[in-house]
Amino acid sequence: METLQAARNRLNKSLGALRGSKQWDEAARAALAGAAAQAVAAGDYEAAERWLTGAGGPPPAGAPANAMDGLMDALRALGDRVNALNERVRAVEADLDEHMLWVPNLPHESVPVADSDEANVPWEPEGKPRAFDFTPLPHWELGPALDIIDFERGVKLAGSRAYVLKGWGARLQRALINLFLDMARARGFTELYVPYFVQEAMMYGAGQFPKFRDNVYYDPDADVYMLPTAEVAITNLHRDEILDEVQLPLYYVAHTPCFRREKVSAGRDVRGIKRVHQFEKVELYKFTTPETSYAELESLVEAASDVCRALQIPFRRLEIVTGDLGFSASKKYDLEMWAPGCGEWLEVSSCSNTEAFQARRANIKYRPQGSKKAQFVHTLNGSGLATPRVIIAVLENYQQADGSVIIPEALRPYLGGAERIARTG
RNA sequence: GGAGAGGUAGCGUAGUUGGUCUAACGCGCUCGCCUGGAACGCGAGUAGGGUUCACGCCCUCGUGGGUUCGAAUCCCACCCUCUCCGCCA
Repeated sequence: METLQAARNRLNKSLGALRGSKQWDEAARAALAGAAAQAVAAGDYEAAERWLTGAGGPPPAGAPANAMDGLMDALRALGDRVNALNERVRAVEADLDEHMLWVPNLPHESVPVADSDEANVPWEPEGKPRAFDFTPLPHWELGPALDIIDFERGVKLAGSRAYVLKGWGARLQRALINLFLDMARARGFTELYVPYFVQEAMMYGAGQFPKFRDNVYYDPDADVYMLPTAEVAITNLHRDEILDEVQLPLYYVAHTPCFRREKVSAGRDVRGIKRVHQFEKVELYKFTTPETSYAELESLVEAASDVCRALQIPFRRLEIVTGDLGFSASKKYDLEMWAPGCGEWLEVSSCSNTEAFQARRANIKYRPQGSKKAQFVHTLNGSGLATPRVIIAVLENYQQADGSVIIPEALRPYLGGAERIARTG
């Protein structure tokens, strides 16, 4: 059984062989071509093939002089049919692909079924919320009072939801980033420095596009998109590659700024630096085999939890239900730190197993040992952690009655051993 | 940004008057012979992906279009790399 396209390809090739053949003179070639043209017209491509290769017997007599042209016409008609059919296949597949890009990932069977984020399942918090003998202030009061967060000048520079960290505020953020990176490195994550902008295909590969196109910043001149998260860059690091199973799992960590337009939530979380257009995040990322990805998810959440423990800030794990999974995740846990000033749990980390969802889009495979067939890897991502909200948690949890803030012990090595942030001038 | 040279299988390269290119050769790799064991040498094999129970078929010579019965090869656009110049932290 041979496809029409295969017949076309074969006949074109055989025509080339015939025209270059020294076995026949011109009249004989014309005669063979004429016979082949008739066979093509009759739909008997195997017979046509035999004429062209000379396997069909000697050239028949009485071929018209323009038989070669006739054969070319016949092959052109055949090619037109093939192209028309291929065009229909392409159109259907393109349409299918376009629709498939809008289909979110399937939840893992262990994910609780519910339609609202209100049903997310909180685990028992770790660390006791501190008992205050005064009323703890929210960070949007603490920051300006300490002269370490400047909202007004941030807005002057860049508009709504922009902010400036100053003095201890900026240093505190830098210390947090270094702590996060060092803890990840200690767990075997390889540190990466990646571009902060990527090409459009990478956005599709990580599952940001097409659905979240409105949420990213775009430079139309350079045709590049600013990272909404390092996850986009790291996912595509091994795009179009086939890894060896012995290489897996791969652990990566990268610190990048994250740029988000946040158009959809213009009215929410307007006070302070909880939801901003630009923030710093240390991203943990894993490429694993399908067999190990759920165990790797647990250790990923543990890696992020360890950072919370190191800072000695009360936190809890939140098991995300089906209705709040988002677009790419099969299973997701959030980590939330308690913020006594604003009186809420703040999401500081989100750890997901996307299974093969991103790998399929970015074409990332691995070859199982002893197997010839490559298959998709599983990818996992998790914040470890994101700074603005951790800054909030540090300030609000460690604030003192006199308005100063004790520096968590884990951060002191990164701040010249300083123990306290106080208003200096 | 300007000028020039390039992009071919894991790597290096050949292939431009369009057709038997189903892409040659070298290295590397795999297997075998040889060896006490190795190296050397000799012989055989070896691009990837998709699809199929399988035979097979399809796609890929940077990417996308075009011309043609037929494109690694011809035409157009774009991307990237190298050398030189310009600019620059």
